[in-house]
Amino acid sequence: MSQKYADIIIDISHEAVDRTFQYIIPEELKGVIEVGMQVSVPFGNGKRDRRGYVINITDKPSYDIDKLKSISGVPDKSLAMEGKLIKLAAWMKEKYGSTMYNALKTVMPVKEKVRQTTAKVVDEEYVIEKPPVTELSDNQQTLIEEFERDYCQGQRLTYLLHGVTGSGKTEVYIECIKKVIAQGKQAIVLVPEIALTYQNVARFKQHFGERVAVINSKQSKGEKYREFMKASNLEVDVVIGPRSALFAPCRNLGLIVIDEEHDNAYKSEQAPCYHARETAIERGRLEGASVILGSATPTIESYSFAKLGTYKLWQLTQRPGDAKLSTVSIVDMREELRLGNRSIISKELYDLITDRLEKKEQIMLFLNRRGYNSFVSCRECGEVVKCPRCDVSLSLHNNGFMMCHYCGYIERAPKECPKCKSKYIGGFGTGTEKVEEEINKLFPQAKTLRMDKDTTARKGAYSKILTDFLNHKADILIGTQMIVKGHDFANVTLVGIILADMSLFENDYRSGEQTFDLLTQAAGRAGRGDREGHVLIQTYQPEHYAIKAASKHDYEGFYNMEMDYRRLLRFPPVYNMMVVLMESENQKKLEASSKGIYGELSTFSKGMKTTRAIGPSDATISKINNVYRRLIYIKSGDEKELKLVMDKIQEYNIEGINITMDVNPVRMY
DNA sequence: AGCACGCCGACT
DNA sequence: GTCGGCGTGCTC
Repeated sequence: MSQKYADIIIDISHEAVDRTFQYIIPEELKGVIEVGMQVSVPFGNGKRDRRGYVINITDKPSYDIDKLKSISGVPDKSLAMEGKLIKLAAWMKEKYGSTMYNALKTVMPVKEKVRQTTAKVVDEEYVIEKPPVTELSDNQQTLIEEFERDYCQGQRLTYLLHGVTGSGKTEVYIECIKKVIAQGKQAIVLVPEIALTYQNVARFKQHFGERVAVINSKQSKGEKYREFMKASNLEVDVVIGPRSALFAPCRNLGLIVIDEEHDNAYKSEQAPCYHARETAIERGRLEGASVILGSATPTIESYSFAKLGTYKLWQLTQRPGDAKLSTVSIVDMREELRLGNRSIISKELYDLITDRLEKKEQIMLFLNRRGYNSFVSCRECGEVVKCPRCDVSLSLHNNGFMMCHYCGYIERAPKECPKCKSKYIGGFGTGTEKVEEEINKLFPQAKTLRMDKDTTARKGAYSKILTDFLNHKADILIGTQMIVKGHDFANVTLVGIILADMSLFENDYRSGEQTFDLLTQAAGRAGRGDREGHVLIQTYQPEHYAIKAASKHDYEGFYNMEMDYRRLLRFPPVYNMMVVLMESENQKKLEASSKGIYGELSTFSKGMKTTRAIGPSDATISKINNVYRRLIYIKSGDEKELKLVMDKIQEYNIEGINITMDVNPVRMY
């Protein structure tokens, strides 16, 4: 056997060393080293060995052979990775502007010892009565047959399944997966973490038995590894899990399903800030797999691709059986105020709650803000009490403490204004705690449950609250976002949205889309049983197109309005928008550097046709945990131009300043 | 990222 | 004379 050489990426996340280095594979490691393995190697003058990934093995050295060092060993955590996943990592590096090492790290399974643990994969106490097995509708049947036809003809496509809540998207996924398994292939199903409940997993196990691997974030690395290995060893046909399950090392991948494709959790928050949808499509392309995206409220981006014909558009318009879409009414809270009602509960909502309580039906009240009051301010001088570490106001909770929802800082609410010593200082705005208090006051006979980050912090609390509500131990469930995501309660016939205003999502260009999604999802919670549901939306902007369209269940109308707006202002998906986040503890230095960087990027992009730098400006939250944050936006109509700017940004290496990039972000910075 | 090499100020 | 500052540049 001739001498072999390995191209290796070193574990240093820095532009200057983010390339391969070649090493000799020593005699004793021949036959052990494989592409994709983690190895340890001597590097530079460092005393300790460094980790690296083998990304290629060759017979001929491509560097001065006398300067080559040898691989020193293989740590026991090492594991061979599919060559295809390396290609996927390379694509992620290019697309999202990270280092190759970080891209490899997100894609690579890490071998860990499997600890014996009593932790359940899902909270099994969250038991629900079985969804009766229903026949597939003609509509569902048509889609499944179309998929089978395409698949058997060797067509690997991306499908966008647009189906209203309760229209039976999951049945379509399951039947399509069966078709793929019949061809000897495997499937990956991505679901938002919050939907990874016992009932949903049970539904898959009902069809695929033990040949399902389940990934979730509560698992130890060892458990996750064990599940991943089942995919690699072909012990399972289906892998189900959140975002990271996309990298399950399936050897025979045939289909990737992304349920609730609009969910923001599909975007990674750390570099590479990849989007699981885009990355799934790329993995599908590399490995010859089809992709099914499903949502009741597809992202503007996916829907526009479907309209262009890039994705196949599938519509499921009917709820099976007699289930009807709920009635939606809008209450103008300005009018309510004019009529002298200063409560957070409108007259109409009050009447509807009274009616449902009499009928022994259940109610969900949704508000996008936890806490009691949103901020504490002085009526004399206008002072707002802020977190000393973050640039946000503190939220007042009814235990008399103020809390920072960004860093967890807690402080006792002041009796007098810290600035002007006035006694007229108090809480403004509304949070879930205050809604609960108000409801208890107005309906003392009703039992309430509250579900938000504060009440679900304890392990198991989340499923306990849901189970209690399901078993009708409470009449009214009050909560934040988390109550609207995919839980079915047959006895809920009223959903009240306490405040549906755009401002809840701040000034993000996606605020209209976020609001529409949330209202539609919330509306889908009402009337899942045989009784018709009612959704009541309270708002100060009843004329806003997102609210109007949601109330009419009019996705298409919303899409057209929203797309016009995105076109006009050149927001995604029309243009790419990248955030360059610059962070530092040194405010002065950050200010100067961000100006400098902006100047350079501005000059750099001057010759480009469609690319512009905007900024620099303070981030919306200009300080978190004493780290200052500034932003530059890059808008570009051309991926190649954007790539050039990204490469330029990667070259920056300013001491004390951390720079991160996020292409088409889904969150506020 | 580390670590070494390199070329100018205040120390035994 | 030489110890040591951290600017610049390389790492298979």
